[in-house]
Amino acid sequence: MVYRYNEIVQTSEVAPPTPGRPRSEAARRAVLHAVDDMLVEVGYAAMTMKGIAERAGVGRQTVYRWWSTKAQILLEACVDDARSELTTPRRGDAQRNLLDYLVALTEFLTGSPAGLAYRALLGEAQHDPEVRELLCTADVLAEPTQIVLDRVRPVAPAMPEDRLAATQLYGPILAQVLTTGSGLTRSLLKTHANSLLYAWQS
Amino acid sequence: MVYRYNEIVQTSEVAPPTPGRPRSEAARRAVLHAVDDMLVEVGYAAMTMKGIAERAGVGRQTVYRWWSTKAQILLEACVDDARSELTTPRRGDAQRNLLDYLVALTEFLTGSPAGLAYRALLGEAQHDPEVRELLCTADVLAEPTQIVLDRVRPVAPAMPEDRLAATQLYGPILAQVLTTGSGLTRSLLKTHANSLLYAWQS
DNA sequence: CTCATTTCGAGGCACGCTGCATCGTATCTA
DNA sequence: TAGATACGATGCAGCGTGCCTCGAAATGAG
Repeated sequence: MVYRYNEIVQTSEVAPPTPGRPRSEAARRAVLHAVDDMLVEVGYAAMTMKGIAERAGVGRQTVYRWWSTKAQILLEACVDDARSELTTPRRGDAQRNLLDYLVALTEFLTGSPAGLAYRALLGEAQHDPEVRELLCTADVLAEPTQIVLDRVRPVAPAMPEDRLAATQLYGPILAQVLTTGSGLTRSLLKTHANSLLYAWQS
Repeated sequence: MVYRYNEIVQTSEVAPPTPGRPRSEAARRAVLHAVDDMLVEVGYAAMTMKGIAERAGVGRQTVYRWWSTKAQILLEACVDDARSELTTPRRGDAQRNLLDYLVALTEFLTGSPAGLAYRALLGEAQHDPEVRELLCTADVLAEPTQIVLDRVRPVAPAMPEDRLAATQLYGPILAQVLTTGSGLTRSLLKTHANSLLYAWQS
């Protein structure tokens, strides 16, 4: 296959799914680790494919071989952490489960590197449809939210369908962080959980 | 004042607040109009200061004279439209006011050029603290939301403080659009309005 | 163990955008 | 009419992108 400038090139050659990766794992981990660090240190906007490669001690082409976008790297770097940070143990009654989740979500979005990565990706998704699709296929928030909703549903007969219930639960927290940069206080989170539960129980 | 490359330069010289603008208005309008069009046509990511200037038939330095960032231009280009599109007339009871607002907000975020601009700005705010601050100082959503909340509060004694109530109201809608790109159906918006009103009435 | 295959790090390069400098011109004010 | 100012256009260094090329190193089949 011949590459030329200003020509739309299918990325079928770049970033092959799993062709055979003899000693890739070391470089792969180095890149993911570098992205994780750089996001906190310099921010998403100043994070550069070139900079990532240099920081990881890796050739630029090595980065392009497995990922074609900053967003792809970032998603892969944060998705596991995000899942574990957002999965709260079942504990206490419905209200307690909701509150635990809202607190975990707030800490994730405001304090965790993985949460910072998710916010950066969600921001980029507003500029680039491909990133949006990427984020939809591996939606970080949907799964942990669903787990909590499933716990609450038995005692919340008026809870609407999953999609609306999920946005009712995490939407206010996400909106607050995205617009102001900081989360709601624990006391307000508790009020929010109580409101929802009250509405869902009648 | 001397400019040099790779030197942090105060933007005090560029974009003076209101020094005197003899025949600026024509160029200013041309730029704002060009940004409005280009956002829809090519998207935020592909929108370029150079491209804006060319599209507006304006020198690049003229653009830098009045604004220092794509985000500044975009905000100025959409803030008036946003306010008018999100201000719903008082009509009917509390539930009707809430629903009207939620419908207007959904249409704004999914169908309006101004809404597209707001989403792009909110996305950029996740990458750049300056944009976040810019967006906070002229928060497009806060004011219209507050108007609706003030109408509803007299019949909603259990409504929490403004900040939480506002995010409870628009957070789910915003989160839905930001994550999936499309809004909730009217029927789901109605359900959401009913939920909130029920909870706020205690 | 040997050798073809593949990836590795490093560097090169064309292209486009950024942001300031500068030019000559058009417009407004005094 | 004279001075001040903003205008459009253009030039430029610097930097990131994404593909190419190179020789070295590691892999895995025979």
